[in-house]
This record gives sequence, C-alpha cells and structure tokens, in this order.
Amino acid sequence: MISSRFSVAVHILALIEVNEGNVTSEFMAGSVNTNSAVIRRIMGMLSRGGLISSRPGVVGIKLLKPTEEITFLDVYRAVELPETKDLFSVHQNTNIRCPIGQHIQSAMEPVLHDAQSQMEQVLAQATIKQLVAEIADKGD
Amino acid sequence: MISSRFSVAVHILALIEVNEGNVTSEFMAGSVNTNSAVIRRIMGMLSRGGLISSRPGVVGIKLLKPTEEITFLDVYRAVELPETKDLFSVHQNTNIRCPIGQHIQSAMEPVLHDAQSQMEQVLAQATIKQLVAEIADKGD
DNA sequence: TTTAATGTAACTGCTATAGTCACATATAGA
DNA sequence: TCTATATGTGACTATAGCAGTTACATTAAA
Repeated sequence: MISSRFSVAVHILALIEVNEGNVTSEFMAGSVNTNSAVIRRIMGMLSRGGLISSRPGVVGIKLLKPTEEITFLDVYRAVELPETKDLFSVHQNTNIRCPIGQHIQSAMEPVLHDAQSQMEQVLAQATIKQLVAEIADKGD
Repeated sequence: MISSRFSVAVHILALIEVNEGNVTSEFMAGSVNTNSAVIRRIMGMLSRGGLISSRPGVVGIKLLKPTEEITFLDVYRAVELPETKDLFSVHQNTNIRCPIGQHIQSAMEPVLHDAQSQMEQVLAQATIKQLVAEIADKGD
C-alpha cells in the first residue's frame, strides 16, 4: 500500500496554492491534523524533488512550477520511491536449475512494468491546479 | 510497495501448471528458494481466493480454473488486499474547518481510484497460461 | 500402522511509517 | 542588536506488515 505521505504532500501543495505561499508548517499541520515536524519532513522531500522552495526562519513557501504543471506523478515521485522505482517487489534468488525459477522474473517483468506505467499515466494527468479548482467547486 | 507474495503466488501457480499438479510445498520451496511453510501460507490464500484446491496428506494440487482464465489480477486479489481494497492510503481526520482539509479526500478519490483501476486492468490481461508459454519459449 | 504432506499457530528479525520532542540555524522586525 | 519565530533535521518511540523458521495436529495414501 502506498503510504499517506503522498496524499499529505498533495494536501500541502494545495494549501500553499490557495494561501499564495503564506503558510507555516504549524498552520498546515492544523489542516492535515498532524505534527508540524511531519509536514516539514515531507516539505523536505518536495524541496529535493524540485517542487517547492522554502528557507529557515522565513514564513512563505514558493511553488517552483505553476500548479497546472505540477502533476500527481511529480508529487508521487518526490515522496515515494526516493531510491527504489518499482511498485511491485519480485522475489529474488530463485532456483536457476528449475525452468520456472530461472525465468520467472524476466517473464513477469514486462507485465509489472506496464501495470506501473498505466497507474503513473493516470497520476500524470492530474494536476494540483485541477485539484484546487475541484475543491473550490465543492466549497460553494 | 506491493509485497513479493504476489510474484511468489504466480510462481506457485506456474509450477502447479507445468507439473500438472504433482508438486509438494517442499518441492516448490526449492524452486522459489524459501521455506515450505511460506509456500503453504500463500497456498492457503490462493485456496481462499478460489484458485486452487489441496488437501492435507495428499500430494497434488488442483487448479480450479483453466490457466487461460487465471489472470494476474485474480492472483493479486487473492494474496494482496485480503480486507483493504485500496492501493493508495489517504490520511484521515483532516480539519473540516479548513476547505482543503474538508474536501481533500473526496477530491483525490476519483484519481486514485482510476490509477488503481488502470493498473489492475493490465494485470487482468495477463494470464498464467501466457506466462507458462513465455517461460517455455525462453527455455528453448 | 507407518509415512508423509497439508494447514496453521507462534515466534523472530527486519523494515517502513508516522508521531513526538528537541534543538541548531537562520531570518525578520522591533 | 536583540528577540521572537520558523525551518531543517536528528533521535527516539510505537505500530504494523512481511518473510523466515520451527513445531505440530490433522489427514490420507501405501
């Protein structure tokens, strides 16, 4: 199961957008309902992912791209899989003296890769801008 | 990350197919390179998922459907998400007095659902029969 | 009756997640 | 310059899931 870091990160970006960057980690923690250190930890991942910039001691967070260019996939990649890139884990060290054991990974690989790609494709179509608009509609 | 139970389960079904059911958990553990209890634990999930049937004390496992009808999605559903059905976890208990906190889950839900569906769609197109054929080709 | 396999339970070690506290560092503003 | 405040990060905790391991009751074939 993909961790809630992803949905929290999207939440953070939406808060930054609607408040035009004038938010603190403390304020966002109040909306997410968690600890401010959790927010700052995820902010760090978003920074390293090139999505936001912030500075110690300064209130105010900049989005480094317009919200119509920040996709859910960007966020997903920033906060999940910092090292690993695969959605599926495959058992290793199978017995190569068994035909199945020898070829199972390579035989499954294209399907698993394709499955992950299709999932990511959907995330790539959704943007923070759309999300914020959606939420604004609901608020009426 | 989706656990390796899934790929091990596919491995088990392939072994059952190519050996026409005449396999023991001990034998399969040798191919997967793990403990036989791990194999039996996953066999239990495949049984509860309606994919195989086996009996204590008896060598021999039956596939309950022809291999062209056993999809990767069937396997995935049998061994992952026994209760929960969602690929993405979303943080709960957000602050409903904040517009973002109030609507974030419902606004993200369609996208996450769609992403999961597209991934599952790919798994639904792959069958154990195809996998076994693929492995047979590689063996030549 | 003996032998062997399944189905599970119980326990371990490992890893990841999320919450919490603490604090050094950096900045803005009085 | 001094004070208040926010970030960035490290350390620690509790919790949960995964995978390996041992053990054993149950079951059935030979």
